[in-house]
Amino acid sequence: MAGRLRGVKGTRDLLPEEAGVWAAVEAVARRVFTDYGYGEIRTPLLEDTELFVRGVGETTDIVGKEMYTFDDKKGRSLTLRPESTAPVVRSFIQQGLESRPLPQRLFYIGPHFRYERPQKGRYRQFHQIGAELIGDPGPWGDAELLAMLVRFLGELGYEELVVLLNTVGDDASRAAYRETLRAFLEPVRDRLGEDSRRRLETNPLRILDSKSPAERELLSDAPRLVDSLSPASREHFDGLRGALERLGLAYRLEPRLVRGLDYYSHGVFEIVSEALGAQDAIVGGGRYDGLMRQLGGPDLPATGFAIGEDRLIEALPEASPCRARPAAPVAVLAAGAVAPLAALELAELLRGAGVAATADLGGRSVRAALKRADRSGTRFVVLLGDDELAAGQATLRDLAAGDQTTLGRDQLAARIKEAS
RNA sequence: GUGAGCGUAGCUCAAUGGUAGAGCGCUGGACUGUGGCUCCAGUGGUUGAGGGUUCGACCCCCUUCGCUCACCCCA
Repeated sequence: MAGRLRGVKGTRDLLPEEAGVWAAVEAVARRVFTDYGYGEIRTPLLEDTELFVRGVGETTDIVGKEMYTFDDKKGRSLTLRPESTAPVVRSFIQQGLESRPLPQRLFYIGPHFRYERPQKGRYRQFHQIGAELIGDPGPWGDAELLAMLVRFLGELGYEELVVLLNTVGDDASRAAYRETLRAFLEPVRDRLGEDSRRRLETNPLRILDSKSPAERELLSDAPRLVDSLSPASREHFDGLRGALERLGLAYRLEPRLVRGLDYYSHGVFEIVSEALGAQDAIVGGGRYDGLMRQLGGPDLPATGFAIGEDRLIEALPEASPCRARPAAPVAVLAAGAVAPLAALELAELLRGAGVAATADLGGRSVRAALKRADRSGTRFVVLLGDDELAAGQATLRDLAAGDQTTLGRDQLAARIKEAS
C-alpha cells in the first residue's frame, strides 16, 4: 500500500454499488416518514459547541470526550454535530416553529461525527436517520413514533427485531431512584469497577447497563427504577405500553436500559441486532421533555429516535428490497469505421425516448467492447456499423437470448422497452 | 484514551533467514463487426515507513504509521 493520501481515520468511501443501497434505504425512510406526516429538516453539520454542551449534557461521554471540536478563524468554538436532536431543537426555537400547528413532525438524514476509536459499527463519520415529534406530551405520540419506526424497518426487510423498552421516569422519579440505587450500591462499592465507582458519583443510573459480568450479577437484585416511578410517570408508561399492545407492536421490557444522554425522560427504547458486533444498537430513542426549555425555548415536550444508518445497512437482511440492483443501461457501440460520436448521438436519442443508455467511447475492438458490456450486466447492446449507419438502422443484440435483429433507429427504443 | 491482533500486486492470499509468487481483476490476442467457456500474453510491488541484527531480512529486534477487533460509550 504505497498510497500516501488516505481518507481520514474513521471515515469511509461508499462506492456506487453500496451507495445505491444507501440511497434506496433513504428513499424508503423519506416515503414512510412522509406518510406519517413528517417533514424533512436539514440543519447544518456545524454548530456552536455550546449547543451540545447545554443540550446533550456536560457529564455525557459525547460532550466529555467524543466531540469533533475546533476553533474557526475568529476563534469561535465549533463542533461537527455528534447527534441531531439538539440541532433540531435549536432550529425549532430559532425559526419560531412553535407558531406552527403543534405537534411538529420532523425527520432528518445525514452524517454525524464523534471522535472515537473506530471499530465494527462505529465510525467517526457515521450517519443517522432520525425523527422528532415536538409539542406532544405523549404517550400516544411515542407510540406513533414507534409504529413508524417498526413499519420502516419492516419495509427494509427486517423481521426479527425486538424493541427494548424502559422508562426513566420524570425528573423527580429519577432523582428518587438515583438515591435508592446509590444506597444499594454504596455497601458493595469495592466490588464495582473503576468506571462504575466513578459513575456512582456522577450518574449512578448508567451503572445499570454495565457489561461486566460481575457487576451484572451484583445488579441482578438491585431495586428497579420502575418501582420508584411517580404516579404520573407510571401512568405515562402504562399508557405507552397499552398503546403499543393496541397497535400490535411487540416489545420487551428491559429494566436495565438507560440512555446515555442527559435529556431523556419517561419512555426510552432501543433496537439491537444480532447481526452486528459489540456495537449492536441500531436505533435508540426516547422522550426529552425538558430539552426545549433548557435550550432557551418554550416549554414543549418532545420525543424522538435516531437510527444508526451504517449499522442498519450492515445488518440489512439479504432479501431486503433495498439491495435490488437497477438494470444496467443499454450499451451503444460503434463498429467498423463508424465514429464513437455516432454512438454518442444514438445514445442521446435513446435517452430522449426514455431508455437508459451508455455510449462506448471507442478505442477498442468490438469484441472487447462487447465483453465489457456483458460484464457490466446489461442485457441489450446496440451495434452501429457502417452498413447500419448508411441505412439509418442499428443492430439490437439481446445478450441474454444471444440473438439480434437490425431495425430502424427510430424503432429501437420501443423495441427495447417491449422486450425488457 | 486503554488493550490485543494484523500490514506482501487493485482484491484474496503464498514464499525454511538465501533470486518476491499464485488466483482473481484489468488490457490485448487466438476470433479483420459479436460477449459468456477455453487457451495465450501483457499489466502489475520501494513486502506500510524508518532504523537495527546478519555474509544475506517479507521472515528476527526496536520505533513509527495504518488497519481491524474489543474496552469505555453510543447510532
